[in-house]
Amino acid sequence: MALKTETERRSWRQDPEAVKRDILAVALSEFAENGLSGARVETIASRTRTSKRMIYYYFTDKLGLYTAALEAAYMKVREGEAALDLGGLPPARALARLVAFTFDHHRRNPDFIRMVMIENIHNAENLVASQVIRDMNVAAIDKLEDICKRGQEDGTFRQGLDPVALHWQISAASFFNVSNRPTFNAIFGPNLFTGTAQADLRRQIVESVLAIALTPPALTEIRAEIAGTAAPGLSG
Amino acid sequence: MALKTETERRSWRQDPEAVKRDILAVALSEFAENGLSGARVETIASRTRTSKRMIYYYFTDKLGLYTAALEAAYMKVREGEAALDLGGLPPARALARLVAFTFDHHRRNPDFIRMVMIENIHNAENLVASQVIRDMNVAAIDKLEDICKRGQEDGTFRQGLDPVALHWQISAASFFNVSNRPTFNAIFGPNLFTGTAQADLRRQIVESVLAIALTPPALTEIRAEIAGTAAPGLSG
DNA sequence: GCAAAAATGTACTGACTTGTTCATTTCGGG
DNA sequence: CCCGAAATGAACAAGTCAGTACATTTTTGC
Repeated sequence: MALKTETERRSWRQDPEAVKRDILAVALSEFAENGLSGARVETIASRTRTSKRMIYYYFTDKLGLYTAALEAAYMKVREGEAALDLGGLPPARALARLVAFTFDHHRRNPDFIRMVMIENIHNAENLVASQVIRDMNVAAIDKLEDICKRGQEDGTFRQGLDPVALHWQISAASFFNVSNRPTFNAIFGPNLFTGTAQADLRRQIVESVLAIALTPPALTEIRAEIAGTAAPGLSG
Repeated sequence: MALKTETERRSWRQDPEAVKRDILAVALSEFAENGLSGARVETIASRTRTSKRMIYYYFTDKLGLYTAALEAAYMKVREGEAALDLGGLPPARALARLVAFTFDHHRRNPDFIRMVMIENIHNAENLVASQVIRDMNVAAIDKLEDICKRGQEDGTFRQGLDPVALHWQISAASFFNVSNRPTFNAIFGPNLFTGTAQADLRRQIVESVLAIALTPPALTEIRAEIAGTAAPGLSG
């Protein structure tokens, strides 16, 4: 029975997997809120259904727990991203949708953003160790690469586009919008983060990215397409 | 003698001001590197020319020291920004220059960026308290507001521009370029951060911001202007 | 020069925090 | 139903770290 280990491990004990998941979920939220050195193992433990003992039993270290939480954060967003289907869309449409989606997705996952912020403060030392995370992000680029290739083939995208640079642009705006909200808010007030202003911002970002990727004629075309379903000539 | 306090305070003791400055400089670099909870007061003390005792004497708290360091970071970048003169430039030129400058300036001041990152992790709690910092940033907006106004008056800028939103765009790219370099680097390699790729990135950001702010005709005009000193027709 | 205030050095403390030890329970397989 | 391994609970050990007490020196105003 090749599936023995698989099946029996599931009904193994009184659900150690659930215990691990419980710990991880709490750890993620706690690390995201307080940072690596700011988080307290005892606090995490107290918020789980188990004890501190179990944290060390399953994750050996505070750092081990942190790394696991970081991976968990990446996995969670990846699941969300999987829901996005760009298959049938023409390249320009697909790109527009990807940008808008990323913007919204980041907004919906502040814990993930904060984990990445924290990881950057630590010079990505723990991220380097995780192959899981690296694979994940390469997948994101593959998606973009596919769009670029299709766009260049049908002539709507400029030549010489760098998918990574494009990803950088998309990420910068979407990430910053969440990561720097507190300071921006404190200094300039919350106006930029209300529903309507956020919608404007998103539109602007989509526009900017399209302007970078598309050839001028393709750009004017999709602008018209997005503005309404009407063709450009019909509205004037 | 009205200047008595001023003059004599300078030669007051064996230079307590210098001690404060020494502590602050070390604290800034240490907090920027390790974060608020990650930094150790003893480590900071050991890197100064004085003792831990003095830190508490002058700054009362670890948090007091952190806040002072945060303000110091803002002041330092503000000095750098003061060097930028946009007075005589026409609006489009001024905006282009402001964007390019911000990009470079952030790149040159990673400690400042890291302090802002850290402050965001802490939900800007300590920034709210500091009037100094808020005034500083309002000044930055004033600069942009002036450019916008001039641009709208001479017809090169679109109507209804929000200087704060523009500032957001400029900041997002320039900030992200420094703040998220570690993770980006770890995942996609260092290609985007070499001299030439960074120059490309900067050009792209300038372009994007101009595309947001300028009217289409003004945009094509300044593009030609930037591409070379030659007029558009001459190169073809 | 002298008294008062400011500045500084040394050594210490109390609280907090990570991680461990040891004993106990739960569970699967035979 | 019993044995060994996995899983867990409770108290504890060792080290770390922010902050302080106390003594001493330096400077200033007079």
